[in-house]
Amino acid sequence: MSGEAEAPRPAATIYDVAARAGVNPSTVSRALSKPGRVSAATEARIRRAAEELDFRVNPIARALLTGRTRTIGLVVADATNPAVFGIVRGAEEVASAQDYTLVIAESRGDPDAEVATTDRLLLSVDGLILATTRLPDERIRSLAARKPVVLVNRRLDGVDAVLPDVESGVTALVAHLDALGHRSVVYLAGAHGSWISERRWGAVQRAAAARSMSVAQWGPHAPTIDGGRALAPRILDESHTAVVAFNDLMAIGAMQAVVQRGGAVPGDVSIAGFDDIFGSEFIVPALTTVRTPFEAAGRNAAGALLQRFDGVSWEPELLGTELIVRDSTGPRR
Amino acid sequence: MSGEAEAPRPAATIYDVAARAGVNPSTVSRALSKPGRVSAATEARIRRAAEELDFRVNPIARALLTGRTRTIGLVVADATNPAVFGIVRGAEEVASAQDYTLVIAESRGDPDAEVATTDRLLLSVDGLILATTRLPDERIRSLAARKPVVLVNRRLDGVDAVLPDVESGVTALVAHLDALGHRSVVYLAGAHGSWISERRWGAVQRAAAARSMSVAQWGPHAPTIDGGRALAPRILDESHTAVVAFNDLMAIGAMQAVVQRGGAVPGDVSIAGFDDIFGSEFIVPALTTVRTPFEAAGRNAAGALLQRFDGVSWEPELLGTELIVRDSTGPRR
DNA sequence: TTGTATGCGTTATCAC
DNA sequence: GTGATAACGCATACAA
Repeated sequence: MSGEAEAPRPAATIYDVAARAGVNPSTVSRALSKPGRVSAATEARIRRAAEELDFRVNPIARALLTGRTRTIGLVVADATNPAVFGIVRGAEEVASAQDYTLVIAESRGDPDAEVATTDRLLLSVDGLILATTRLPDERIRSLAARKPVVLVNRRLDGVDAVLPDVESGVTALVAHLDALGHRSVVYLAGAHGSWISERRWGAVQRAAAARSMSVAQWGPHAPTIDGGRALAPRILDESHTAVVAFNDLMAIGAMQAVVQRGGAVPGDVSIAGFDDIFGSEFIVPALTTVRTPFEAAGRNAAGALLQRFDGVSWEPELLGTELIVRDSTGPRR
Repeated sequence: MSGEAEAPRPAATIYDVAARAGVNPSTVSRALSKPGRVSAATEARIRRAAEELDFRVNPIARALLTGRTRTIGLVVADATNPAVFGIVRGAEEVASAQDYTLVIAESRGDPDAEVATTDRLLLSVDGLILATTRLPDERIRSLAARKPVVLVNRRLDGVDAVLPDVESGVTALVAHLDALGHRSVVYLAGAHGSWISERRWGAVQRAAAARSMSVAQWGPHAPTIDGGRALAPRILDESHTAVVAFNDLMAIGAMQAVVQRGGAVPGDVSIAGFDDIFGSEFIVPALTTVRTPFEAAGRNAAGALLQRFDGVSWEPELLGTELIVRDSTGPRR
C-alpha cells in the first residue's frame, strides 16, 4: 500500500529541549548523558521537556564528535549459509546487550566486494568482525591498524582471532572412520584461499597419518550444495568409501547426488561434513558432522571487540569442536 | 591472538587532501563528490593527493549535514529462523547494488525489544524495513511519519508493504488435502499477534469453507520446532488427519514428535507447513509446504525504500505463493 | 551547578 | 572554476 508523501517534521534537538526547559543546550547534553552532573531539579525539567518533544539524541552528531558510533561491523561471506547465522546471532546478542548496533555486510565470497565493503564500513563502525574472510593478509593488517578487528576462522599474527579447535573434532572423526574399516579418506576442499578449509584439510591429514590411512584432497570447490553435487560422479567412479566435505552444505549436495546416481550412503560411501547446520539432523541419512560452536564464536568475537573498545586486553580461547555421529557414515563395504 | 595496542593514526580529511593539492577544502569536496564541477587539471591533482593519503570521505560527517546515511535498517523477529534468510539476502542484494549499507537488527520476537531497536535505529538510517513485525499500529505509524518505512508480511493503511498472496497457495493446499480425502483441517497458529499467521488462518478457513471441510485453529504457539513438537500429543489423541502449521519449523517439530510417539506421517496424519525453508526438502518425509518468495520480498522491500528516497512513488505487487507437494501429505487413513 | 565557546568533517551557499 | 564561510547536532574544556 503506497502511503501519501509524508511531511517528516524535523526531529527535536537539544536546542529545542533547552529552549523548552529554559536552560543552555550544553546543560541538556550533560543532563542526558552524564546523570548526576546537573541539579536534580533542572534534570527533571530537562527530562520532561525531552519527553514532551519526543527527543532522542542524534547518534550521527554524537559520533562525529566523539568518534564512537556504538556500532560493530560484521562481514560474512555468504548470508545464506546457515553456518554464518550462528555467528550473526551470537554477535548480535552480545552487541545489543551492550547497546551496540550490529551492521551485517555480505561479501558473497568475492574478495573485491569484500574490500569495497570493509572500506565502506570502516569509518562508520567502532570495530570489525571478519568472519571466514578471504581478504589478503596486508589488507587485514591495514584495517586492523585503523580500527579494532577480530577474525573468526582465520589466523593472522597480531590480530585478535576466534578460532575453533579443529583438531579435536577431526581426530574423533577420522578415528570413527578408521573404526568403521575405512583405509582412505577424500577431503572435499572449500573455496580457494579459505583459511579454514586449509586447517580442516591439515587436521584430516595429520589424523589420517597417525592411523596410516591414506588421504587425498580435491578442490577447491564452491562451498555449497551444488559444489558438493558436482563431485558425486568422481566419488562413484573412483569407488571411494569415505568422504569428508569442507562443510555440511557440500556434504549434503554430494550425498544427494550420489544417491541420485544409484549409490548408497553409507552403504557404498560414508560422507561427513562440518558445522552441524540446521537440517543436518533431519536429512536422510542424518549427517555425521563435526560441530563448530558458531554462536559462541559470534559471542566471543563481539566480546573481544567490546573489551578492546574499553582498552581491556583480551585472551583468546579455542572453541572446542565436537564429532556428531549420525547415519551418513557406516562400515566400509 | 591478542595484538599489541596499535596507535591508530587519524584518518586523512579533506583538509589534508586540500593542503597537499594546494586547493581549498571545498574544492576537494566538489571534485570528489560532484565530478565535472571542477577543472580536469585540479581534479586530477586532488585525486592523486587523495590517493596518496588513502583518503576516504567520512560518512558520518556527510550524514550529519545531508541527513542521508545511505543506510537501510532491517528489523527481523528472529535471525535463526531460516525463513528470514531470504529476506535478508534479497534486501542486501538490492541495497548494496545501490551502495547502501544494510543494518540488520533482531527483535527476538519481543515487542519491547523491537521498540527499543527501532528507536535506536531510526536516526541512523534513511529508512526501515520491518519484517513480520509485531509492533502496534500506532508505533508503526509514528515511525513512518519520521522516515520511510516498508512492511513485510504486515498490512497497515498508509504504509508501504510487501505482501505475499497467501490465497493462491493456500487454496491449492486445501484442494490437495481435499483430494486426498481429508474432511477436516487443524491450523497450528503462530505467535500471538502475528499478522501473517492471521492471514494464513483466514485463507485456510475460506478455502475449507468453499469445500465444506471443517477447520479448527489451535494456538497461538511459538513459531519454532519446539512450538510444533508440543502439539503432537493432542494431534494424536484427537486423531486428526490433516494439520497445517503456521510455518515449516512448526511443521517439522510436529512431524518429529508425532513419529517419536509412534504415529506415522503421512500414514496417520498429513502435515504441511509454510515457507519452504532450507531443509524442508531433505527431511523425511519431505515436507509439503506453501512456498513464499522471501528473497523477492526482501528485494521488493529494499527497492520500495530506494524509490521513496528518490521521491518516486511505488506500486506494490502481491508476491505469488506456490504449493510444493512432497511426501508429508498423503491419503486419509 | 550552569553558561560560553569551540570543533568534529563534510557539503551548500554565497561570493569572487 | 574556485575560495570563504556557515551549518548539521552534539560534547567538552573552560569560565563564571
